[in-house]
Amino acid sequence: MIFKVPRGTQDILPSETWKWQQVEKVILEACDVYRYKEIRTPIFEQTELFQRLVGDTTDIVQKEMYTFTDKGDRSMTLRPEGTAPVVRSFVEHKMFGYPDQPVKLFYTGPMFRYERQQAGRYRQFVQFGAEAIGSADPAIDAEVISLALDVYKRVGLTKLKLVINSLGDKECRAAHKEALVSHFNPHIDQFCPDCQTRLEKNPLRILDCKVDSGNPLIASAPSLADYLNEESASYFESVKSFLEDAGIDYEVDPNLVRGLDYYNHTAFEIMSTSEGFGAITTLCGGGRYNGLAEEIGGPSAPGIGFAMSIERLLLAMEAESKIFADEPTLDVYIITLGETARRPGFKLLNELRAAGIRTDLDYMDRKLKAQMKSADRLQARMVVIIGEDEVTEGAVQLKIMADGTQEKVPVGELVEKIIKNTTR
RNA sequence: GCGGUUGUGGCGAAGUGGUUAACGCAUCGGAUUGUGAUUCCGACACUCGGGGGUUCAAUUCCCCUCAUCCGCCCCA
Repeated sequence: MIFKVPRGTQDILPSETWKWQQVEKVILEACDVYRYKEIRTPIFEQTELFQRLVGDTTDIVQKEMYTFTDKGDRSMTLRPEGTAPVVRSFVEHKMFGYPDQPVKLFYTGPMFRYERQQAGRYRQFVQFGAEAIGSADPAIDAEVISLALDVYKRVGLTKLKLVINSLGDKECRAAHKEALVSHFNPHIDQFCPDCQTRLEKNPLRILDCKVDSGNPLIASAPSLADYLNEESASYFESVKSFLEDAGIDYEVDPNLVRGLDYYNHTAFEIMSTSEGFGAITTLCGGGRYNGLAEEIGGPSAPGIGFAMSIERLLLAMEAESKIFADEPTLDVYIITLGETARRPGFKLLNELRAAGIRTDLDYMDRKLKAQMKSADRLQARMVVIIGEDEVTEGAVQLKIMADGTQEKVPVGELVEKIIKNTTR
């Protein structure tokens, strides 16, 4: 084999695309109910957009971007996430001027991150995400979280855990960061090399480190919760009470830190608690990003959103043994015998299809027995048999596969008869 | 980026330094005339991820490479 899919990418074959279509259907239904409208942005953007919005110190920008230079010598990047492009579009198209605020948007599409492939992690993966931009009402935080959970609920997932935290605003984050640095700095030599670099860049991440999770200094570290100013703390309390009003269970994890710089106030993750799910359990991540629009020259437009991976959603469904209803089967399989029946059969095929009947026929020049076998394998409800006799008589044999009954039907009555059998 | 794992026909899976690379499933053909199951018979890998090397000889040994899976990092 000479060519294979690039590392970290996959072909989604017909046996799988059926599932994807069902998930996409669920997403459309849920977004419709919540009144989120679809937005489609380009698959690549100027590199600087992600550098500015996602943040220079993040793993995404530092080592995971698919960046290339185009023929006009511009640096472009395949989008690693969906929020930055949506915010760019929001500002570019002056959606802040729309009469209905906040602007509620959703998207579904491929994202790209240069990472080593693993179960549930790909270099090209599909995210469904939603963004509500323009409102700083804590109730909309709860709405956005509710939408994400609703999608999972609609596909039948139950083994889920919602974890939330407040990252506070700029002011409290700065104060907390300072406290963290002075807490860890004297003993930083007992931490892993990654954490030693984190001390400078983003000490909050030390709390999240798996290598050093047992270190008592982590447990005794100053908690962000203690540094939340009054405004941030009361915002967080409101979000929690709205979640309660929505009947949503949550767990507060003071160490929850998201990997993107733009988050503030509400941060959340939805994880699978299903057994044997592998190392990666995060299905969905999101949070509030007040001030993001200003970063690229827009007006003040506080926003909140989330993104979930469709691949992981399907993995979670697999883990919980949730499956979609069967794909639609074939209504009619047309079997022709001999050259004289070929054209009448093909003509009939087109007539049935024009009537909206799922119809197919054999293009492999097989014998009757083999064609019957194909019909059986394709789970055709009915088989229409056309041989020389039928052609001269202007009739066909119509067989109901389930009970094996068969009758001769004049061509003129066939469509009606088939429709009757299809819809019963 | 790091560590480990695996890579044989459409799928699953044996195997050995040397004449014809098991087997199962699937597929196709047949078991007398135009009918789906089962059964029976038959067909189906000039080749063992790719490249190079060692050898009289390699799918089996060595090196490189590509890919896979698992874990780390991090995330969706």
